[in-house]
Amino acid sequence: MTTEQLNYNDMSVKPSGMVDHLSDAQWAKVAPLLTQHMHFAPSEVISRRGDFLDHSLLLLDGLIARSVPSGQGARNTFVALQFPGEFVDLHAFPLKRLDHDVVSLTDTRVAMVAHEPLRELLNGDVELARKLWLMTLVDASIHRHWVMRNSAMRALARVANFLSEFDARMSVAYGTERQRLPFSLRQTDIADATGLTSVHVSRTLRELREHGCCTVAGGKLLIHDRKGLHKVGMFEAAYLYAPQSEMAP
Amino acid sequence: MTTEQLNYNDMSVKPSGMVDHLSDAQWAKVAPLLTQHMHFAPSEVISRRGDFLDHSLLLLDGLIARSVPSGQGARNTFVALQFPGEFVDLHAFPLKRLDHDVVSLTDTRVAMVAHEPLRELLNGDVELARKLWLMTLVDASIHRHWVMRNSAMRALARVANFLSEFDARMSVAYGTERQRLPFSLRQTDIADATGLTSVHVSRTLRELREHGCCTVAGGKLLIHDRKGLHKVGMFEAAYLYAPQSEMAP
DNA sequence: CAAAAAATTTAACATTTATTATGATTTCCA
DNA sequence: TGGAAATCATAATAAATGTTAAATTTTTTG
Repeated sequence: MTTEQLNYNDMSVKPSGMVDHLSDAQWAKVAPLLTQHMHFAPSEVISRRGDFLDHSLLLLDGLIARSVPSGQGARNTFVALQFPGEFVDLHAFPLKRLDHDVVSLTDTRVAMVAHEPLRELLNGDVELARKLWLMTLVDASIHRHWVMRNSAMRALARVANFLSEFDARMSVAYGTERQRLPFSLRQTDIADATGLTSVHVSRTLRELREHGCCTVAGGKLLIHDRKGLHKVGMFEAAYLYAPQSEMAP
Repeated sequence: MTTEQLNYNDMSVKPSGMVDHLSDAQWAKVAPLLTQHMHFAPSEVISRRGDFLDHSLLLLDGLIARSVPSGQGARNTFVALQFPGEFVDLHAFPLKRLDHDVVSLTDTRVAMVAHEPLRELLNGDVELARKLWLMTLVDASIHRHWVMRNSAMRALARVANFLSEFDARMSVAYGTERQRLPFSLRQTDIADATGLTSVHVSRTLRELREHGCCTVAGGKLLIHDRKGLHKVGMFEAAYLYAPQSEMAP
């Protein structure tokens, strides 16, 4: 992990992504609180379950997992993924104590916001507070979808649905450039997120490849037939509550 | 469904349960907004996925499921259960649109709070707004636990963990009286909540019975060895963020 | 660049869970 | 209370997924 102090102007441009739920005026109020930046290499534990946090993180670049030990020792279970433009652990602002680990999956860049000045800011801006509340509730909506997906869908549909979500959220975060990004999406990550073994994920990805839907190779997701992938995964994006029409085709 | 208009005093006593996160003074501000009450018989659809809500519900008595169609037509998947003293759909206050159905599992009694006066109230009370935010985040924490449970635990531990949670939340809602409550907890409900078939739930409950952990009969959960049940289910209650020490033994 | 480490693929086999079906029991209503 | 409708229990079988292991490929690192 490396830390870096920035001055005001470095955050004057609102990152794209979920944070786009904020108006420009609202962003202008939040940005000055985000002066401290951090970098993490892949697989670093950023915060631990049980920690009491006095700050939250806005993900600027990379991929972060919220992970819990899954009882069976060795393996972890991802309860959420966060994409650029999303807050990683804003829920710790009201909740304080963390109920899961926060782990980097790739090289990541985050901006830190301390809770104390955030409290000051939100005390004076009810609308902004409600927007941040909303952003944590979008997370909750996605949690609910994950419950459904991992409880009620078979492996093929499950992985297809997961990859559809991955694609859609990448699209929100990066627009049409999402195809070119070097996101190391390993099969073990897909396994941890879908509750399958990596062996079965491998089998399932082969099936999706043979269906002509998509290929996961070199850590990149290449979609050949988005409509087909969505069909196999019964994917409907409403639960993502994406800002605007950022859901590019 | 039946509706009933109450006057101020009927809600002057704060219900027990999660709403205990509110101070008495805070409750005194919320209670006047809860004048309209409703009853539902079992299996009524209270709100539908996609609905735009202008109100939220506080559950006073009974059991409510937040449910999504699970693709496979016939069966549903529960993404959350709500117990007395919990808000059922407070997230609809910031989010507006519902991403799941709200269904009564038993006879239920709820109190309605319209969003418009709630907005007025919260505009003038930042602390109260933060408490309500917190209560929606406790829901989210429970969602994350459900993701883990239904993704990473085998049937026996999964059901044991679910029943442990059920017991703990009943305890928060009703204190030590929880054993006597006539909650119709059917095996199909356990199946919908755990992502198993009801046939497999039946097998699993037999196993838990033979272990001497607990019995589910007549819709009631009877725990013979709570410590043993928790052990089988690897249950730790921290994720429930229960108010105070309401977690009776 | 070469060696080492990590990730993927595949196969054989084991285990878990789903499916289907049927009878027993309980609950709900008329 | 008695009959209908749910719910539950159980068994036999099928399907899905996990486990283990080994070979291959890719990525990382010295």
